[in-house]
Amino acid sequence: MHSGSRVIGVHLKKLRQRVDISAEEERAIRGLVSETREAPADDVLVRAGDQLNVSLLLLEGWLARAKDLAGGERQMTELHVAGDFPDLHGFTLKRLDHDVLTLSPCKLGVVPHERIMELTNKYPRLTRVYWLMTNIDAAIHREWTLCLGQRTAIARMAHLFCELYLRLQVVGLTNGDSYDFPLNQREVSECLGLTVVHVNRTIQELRRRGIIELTREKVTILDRDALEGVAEFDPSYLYLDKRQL
Amino acid sequence: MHSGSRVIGVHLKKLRQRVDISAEEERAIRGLVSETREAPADDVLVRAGDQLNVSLLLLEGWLARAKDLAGGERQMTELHVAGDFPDLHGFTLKRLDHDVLTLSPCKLGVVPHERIMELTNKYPRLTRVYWLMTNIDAAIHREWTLCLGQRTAIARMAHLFCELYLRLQVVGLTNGDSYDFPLNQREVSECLGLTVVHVNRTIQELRRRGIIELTREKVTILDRDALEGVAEFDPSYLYLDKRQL
DNA sequence: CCGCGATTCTAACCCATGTTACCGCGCGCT
DNA sequence: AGCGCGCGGTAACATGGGTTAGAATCGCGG
Repeated sequence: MHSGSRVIGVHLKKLRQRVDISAEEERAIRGLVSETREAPADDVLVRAGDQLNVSLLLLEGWLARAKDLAGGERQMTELHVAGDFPDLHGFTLKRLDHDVLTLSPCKLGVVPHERIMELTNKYPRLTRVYWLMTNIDAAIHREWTLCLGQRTAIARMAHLFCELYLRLQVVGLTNGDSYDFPLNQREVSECLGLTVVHVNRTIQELRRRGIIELTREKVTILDRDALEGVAEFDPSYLYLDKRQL
Repeated sequence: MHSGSRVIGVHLKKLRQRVDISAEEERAIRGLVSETREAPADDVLVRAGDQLNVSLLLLEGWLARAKDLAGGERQMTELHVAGDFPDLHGFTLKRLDHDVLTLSPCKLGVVPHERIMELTNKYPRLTRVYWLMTNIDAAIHREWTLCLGQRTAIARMAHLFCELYLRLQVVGLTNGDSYDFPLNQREVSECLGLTVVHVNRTIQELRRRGIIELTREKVTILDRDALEGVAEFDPSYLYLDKRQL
């Protein structure tokens, strides 16, 4: 058995939410991971500009993609949870325009680009599946662009909690209306394009309205309708329905 | 000769900026377009949620991808110029999470999804090439996210003019330091996440500093160093270099 | 169980950008 | 020619979120 194949199930679960995967295709996917590795929290896994010849499959933990300005301002462009392939796009791009950072201790599957190359030569349908997955990441980018350009602070924050709830639910990482949430307020501010001070004010407001509970490391949604209402949340950009490829 | 093959050259030019395309591959690409059509300015070509079975190749003119909130606020998530494939991602997604709008009169190549399907079955390398192109669009989304989250109004605007200059240059649509620019100030405001009033103030400021000239329908960059400096512009996210696929 | 850095939380003040309201020009329509 | 209106441009005022500074609390290493 390939190393990491016990935990790769979460990745298959994510794929199977959107498309059917046959037994043969599953075998090909399990064969992608050459080894697994662990990384501590606050580690830079990939730096913008590095030449890449592997991509990383996130098996456990949380990652972020981040872009920095010269003055030190940082913007997260996407968060990643177990099952995600956070730098699959590096296979075609050959280098990234952003860093990939751990937000918690992580377990990772290492996928050499030669193996993705073989897969794209042998399995046109799986190539379309992985193309789809990067296109869904792009859809998430667009929704974040909409958040940053047009939503208020409280709507952006509510939207983030809605998005993460659904993405975690797909891979079985929600617990009723709660999920583990390892970001501190500074990291949240870097997702939402706000200052830490204002993130704190905004959390207080969501608490005051009885919409969420946020303890260290865990979010609980107390009033989902209110949360989705504040966010103007429409999950269709996550493409959680099945399709033919 | 397939209809539209005279003007499809601009698309090949864009691809060949990033990868080599053989004569056989060029033939396959030219065979994608089943017909060409024209559209007037301010037309909705694709509406979010529509089931899609064709994608559109932009041969002439300008398009935008736009997402709206219930209150009518609109955010553009990307601009498209000749040579772009603005809804290629619809091939795997089957519907879009955003509208596609014309910003000027346009000429379009219609590409049935069956033809892309055949292409992905026959030409694994071309599949990787088109996968690359959608990944570059995602990189542009990330840069816009950074703009909206962390850059000031003047930096966002300067950044937009820098990005468009390079993208137009690739397809031969710049003229010295100028290029045609059909957006009005409201449309610019929808790209930058600002109000029209503030877009106007910001244009005045770029003019006052002698950085750009903006007449109806045309931008001229008067001081490129200053423009790129204000924007903190780094073109690497456009992946304009050649790579092996 | 003490000390100390990291993090959360708060308060006071500030400013970049939003809001509202209006003018004037150019262009297409009749 | 005259009318209407989309668009660029401005001014006066409002505000959401930024800035600065610090107190309170957490959690971990010794």
